[in-house]
Amino acid sequence: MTAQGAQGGTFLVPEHTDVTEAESLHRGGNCQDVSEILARVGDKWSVLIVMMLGSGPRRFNELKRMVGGISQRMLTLTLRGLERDGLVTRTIYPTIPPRVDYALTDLGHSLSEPVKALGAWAIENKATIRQAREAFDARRDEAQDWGGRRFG
Amino acid sequence: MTAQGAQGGTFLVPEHTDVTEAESLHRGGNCQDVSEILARVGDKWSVLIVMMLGSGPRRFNELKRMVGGISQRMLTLTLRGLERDGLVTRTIYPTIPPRVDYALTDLGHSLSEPVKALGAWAIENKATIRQAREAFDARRDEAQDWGGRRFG
DNA sequence: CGGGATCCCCAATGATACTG
DNA sequence: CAGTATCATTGGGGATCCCG
Repeated sequence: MTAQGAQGGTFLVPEHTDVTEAESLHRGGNCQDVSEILARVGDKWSVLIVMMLGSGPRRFNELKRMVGGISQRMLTLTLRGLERDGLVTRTIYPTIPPRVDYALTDLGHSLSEPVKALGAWAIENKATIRQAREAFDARRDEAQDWGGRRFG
Repeated sequence: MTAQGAQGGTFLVPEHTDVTEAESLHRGGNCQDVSEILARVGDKWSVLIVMMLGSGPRRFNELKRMVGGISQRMLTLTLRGLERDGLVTRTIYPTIPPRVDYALTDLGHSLSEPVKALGAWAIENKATIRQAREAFDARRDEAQDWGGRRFG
């Protein structure tokens, strides 16, 4: 599909149903299936925590401090979710005071690879994105000026 | 995390506070900064749309059909957000009926790489995760049984 | 220290209708 | 077709208290 002119009307969409998943990923087919998993992965907190745990096991409050800005509730819920998905293990040391260590499973580590790549991208392009946003917003404000000024 | 058994009392946690950001990324330091960017990336719809656009420019309703399940409102908002961040371009063809093409910018393409890696991981481990979830839930239900049964 | 239970609120998202 | 505007919903997520 290269030579698509401006054919305004309806166009045919091939029944993109039974493609193999492996292929559909790279071609942009029915990615709805992935969204379910990506929802977990894409979750703001999950990603951060997986990144944190990439460097080794951490304790609850240790994670809380590292993430910064997460409530204990969300930390608990997120860790539970990750545990449920088999991405982290929860090890309880029945000491006093109690101690709980969270660590990535093998699956978790395998996830941390693409996640770290994403994190690296984020850091690498942080400035660029910020600039793009400011430029976009500036353009928008400008546009509002026109609308606001009754061409006086 | 090999030795240290259950050493009951208080124990020392090294003051892991003043790491540099560059180092913190790979080691799991204070990644809060990244979360802002990751929030956009991690957004369910954004990720899917970036994946869709990875295979070339798409029209509005084309994307809507491909994503499947997204409301036109969310599609508009998501695309605006991506445009604002300099990840996609919006090209209007003043034809009748109107036509708008969305395409990844260079920045968008650079993002699509790690995103595709993540998608690949998601597909690859979809089954494993589903199993882990079922196992976890089964364990939880089991536990609830104990609570329910008054040790008959 | 780790975390369950509760209350509460607002931002994210969907549904619907209208416009160019 | 591509979007904007409005309304209704809901559940994500913070604050707080309490327990083992």
